Amino acid sequence: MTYKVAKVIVDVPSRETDRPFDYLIPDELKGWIEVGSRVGVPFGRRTVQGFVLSLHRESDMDPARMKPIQELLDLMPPLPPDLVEMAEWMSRKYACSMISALQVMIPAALKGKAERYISVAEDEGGQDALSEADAEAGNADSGSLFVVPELLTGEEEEIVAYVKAAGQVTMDHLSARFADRAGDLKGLIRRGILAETQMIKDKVRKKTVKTVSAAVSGEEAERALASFSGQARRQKEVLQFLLEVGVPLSLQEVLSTLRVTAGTVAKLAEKGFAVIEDIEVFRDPYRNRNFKGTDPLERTAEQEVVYGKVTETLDERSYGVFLLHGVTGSGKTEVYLQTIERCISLGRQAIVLVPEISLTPQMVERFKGRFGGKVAVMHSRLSTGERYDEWRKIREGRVQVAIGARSAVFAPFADLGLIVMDEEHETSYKQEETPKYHARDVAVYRAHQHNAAVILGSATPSLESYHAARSQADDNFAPLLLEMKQRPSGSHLPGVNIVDMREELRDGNRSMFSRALHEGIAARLERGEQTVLLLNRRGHSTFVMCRTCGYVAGCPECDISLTYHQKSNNLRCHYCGYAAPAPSICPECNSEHIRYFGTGTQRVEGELAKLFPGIRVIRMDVDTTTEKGSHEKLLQTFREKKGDVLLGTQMVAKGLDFPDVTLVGVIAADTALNFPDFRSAEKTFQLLTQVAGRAGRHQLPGEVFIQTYMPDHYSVIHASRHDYGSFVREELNHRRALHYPPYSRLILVTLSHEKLPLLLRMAENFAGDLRGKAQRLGWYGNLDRFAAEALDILGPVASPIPRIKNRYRFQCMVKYRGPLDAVRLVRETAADTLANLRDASLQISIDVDPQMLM
DNA sequence: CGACGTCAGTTG
DNA sequence: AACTGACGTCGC
Repeated sequence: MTYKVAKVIVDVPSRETDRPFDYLIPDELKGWIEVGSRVGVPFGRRTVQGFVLSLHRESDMDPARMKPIQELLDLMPPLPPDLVEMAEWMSRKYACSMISALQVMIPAALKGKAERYISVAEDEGGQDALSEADAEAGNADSGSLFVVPELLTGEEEEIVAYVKAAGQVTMDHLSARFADRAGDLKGLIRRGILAETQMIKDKVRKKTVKTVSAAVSGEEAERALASFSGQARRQKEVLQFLLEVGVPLSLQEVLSTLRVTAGTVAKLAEKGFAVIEDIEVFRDPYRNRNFKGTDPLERTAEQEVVYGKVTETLDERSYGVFLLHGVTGSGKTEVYLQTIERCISLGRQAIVLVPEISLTPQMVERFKGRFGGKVAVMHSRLSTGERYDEWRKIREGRVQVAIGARSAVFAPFADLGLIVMDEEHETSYKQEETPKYHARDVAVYRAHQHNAAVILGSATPSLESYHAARSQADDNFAPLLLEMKQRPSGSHLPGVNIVDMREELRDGNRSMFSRALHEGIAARLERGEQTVLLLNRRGHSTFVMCRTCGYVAGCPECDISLTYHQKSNNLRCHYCGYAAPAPSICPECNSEHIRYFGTGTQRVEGELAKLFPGIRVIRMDVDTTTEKGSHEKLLQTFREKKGDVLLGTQMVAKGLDFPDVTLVGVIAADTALNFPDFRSAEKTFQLLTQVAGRAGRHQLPGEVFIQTYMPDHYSVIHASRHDYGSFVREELNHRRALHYPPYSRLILVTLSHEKLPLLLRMAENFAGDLRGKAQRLGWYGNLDRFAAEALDILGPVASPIPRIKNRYRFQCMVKYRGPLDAVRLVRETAADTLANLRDASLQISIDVDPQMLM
């Protein structure tokens, strides 16, 4: 049981250091260091943060060459062993480093960096050295350990005196204070006169609050009270109050209720009648809110079936994945709530994943209302400290339910029973930065580890999940398909009308509103009902164009047009952050006819104002929702019926539920269809289905108009009929014919470099290598043949955004099917390419199962 | 001959 | 990533 060696993954992001390093466990830390511990270790001549992968009795390595772990950073390891194990799986599956996989699992607050501290070295050694002949040599190398204080220059002495007075100072402070004498400072450290120690410092500290409580009780308390004579009346009052309350109170509270000063309480503490302590508190982002409790609703027949299947798995403690296909309004959330309730009652914990955009206060309220203080909420808008505290509630077992976006899938529960993933088709579940994981895959893996259940819920399941459920081909991911087709409210799905905008144009209507939609809005205004207008803006940007010469303002570092921001009246690149003031005349031809093709929503808003004077429009887009809480505020305003029309992009389509909305209009349904992405039909179908579900969810019947230039497109037609089944059948046929997922898997490899010709050659080399290796393995071949195993490599071709931050980009697409370890092949080939080229400026990014082909 | 810049190699 | 040590170039 006595481990001497720990294998540690160090926080150094490089290919060379992406492996465990062995460290000795010092005696005083034995028993404290565990798998998943966060430690500070000496690495080279620095101290870095690291995570313990495993513990061992001995190492293959010479013990003399091993360094000891320097410090343990948390009493409880931030990562339980199952997550450490999963990090290894993630690094294999997504071709990422171990450290990036580990780091994504814990809050940012725990990404510590070494701080350098300087103090005056103990001088006993120096005194001894006086007698040694070496000191005389005085050359910087051999005399580096011991130097006679008298040999210091005046400038050096000043620095030493400064440090001595301070005791210990950070290197940052010191080098700022003596900025002009960096050389002297460095010399003093090198010669050992000033000593350096490094310690890992966290970004955020645990928050504490001063509390007071009585230190005496019973008879002792009586005596204490009696001891107060005429004086110190205030102290007596405080003590009386503390005794009455009986529990520790925050100092602030005592001061304000009794109107006494801190000095009074301090005196009381001095006498030993009270204690003042720092007590750790959790920052609670929802502290000022009261959540009304809710009770479970009675289950409908359909809900009963789903509930039964899931709870059976929970009761048996077995692994199971369920794909819950339920139409909008079928009560999926209620099923989540009730299955979670069962999970908790079995003493286990649950994770609820929702897309970032639908993690609205209403959503949180539903869970807090049912489970109260048992819920931790992980929201991207929380501060680093708040997020850290919510995370600690989970890690310390103070809550049983975690609700949050993508990264909440890593919630470190001890006995996980259920993971719910709402809107499972959402692309935001795929992280676009390294590690490029998909929360669905991670959820399924974790459920497997814990013998837990997974519910993937959606009105429009992803083709990947649906196909997996239908074919039952994969042992690990073959969800059981469960369906809910009824709305418990008894309301019907709204009638959907497709409006052919080409016909409108032929009939002389050049407005962006069809006659039908125009009439619809007018009728709603008259009846006091509400309208939601969706502008499909995918691929549509707010660019600036000169109408005289056609000039489009583009980013000088990225090959992409700049977006116009009305608020600051400037142009910004949303890839690199470049910003420039918006021009009033065209920089190319000096024409004044340079126009901002506003967000689209702005134009629609303008047109609405023209057509319906006095109409109250609430616009939701990037311009109006950047501020914290503004999203919520706008929705609240609409809910209170202070607006007639809610106009916006994708964000108006998600999970909103307004009783008086009886009309939904989609301004341009087909902009996404022209997107160069094999998923564009699927995305369009999902969006249209979702937004159509917004209308008439309550007593009032709803109506939907979809305006399009492609009225015959199958995604538009099937969405208008609320017919998921037919859409999927047709779409799957396309996917099969073109060998796209779910009939093959993809790996997108993007190479980038500042120099285009070099990049081109390297990309060709890389693709050639990859083909060669695949051929030798017997994998390479045409996917059109019926082989169970096949792999194809497309490219290299310029990426859809050919330059970002002054780096050119080329990409290769690997398409494969069958149980090939294609990720490993790609990863190794990329490593070879980088090792052979020795060109540090080449970057190769690997995206396994990409969602965005950019 | 020393100061500075570049590059490859190492981190337990 | 950060740092070291080796080598190469440049300027006096």
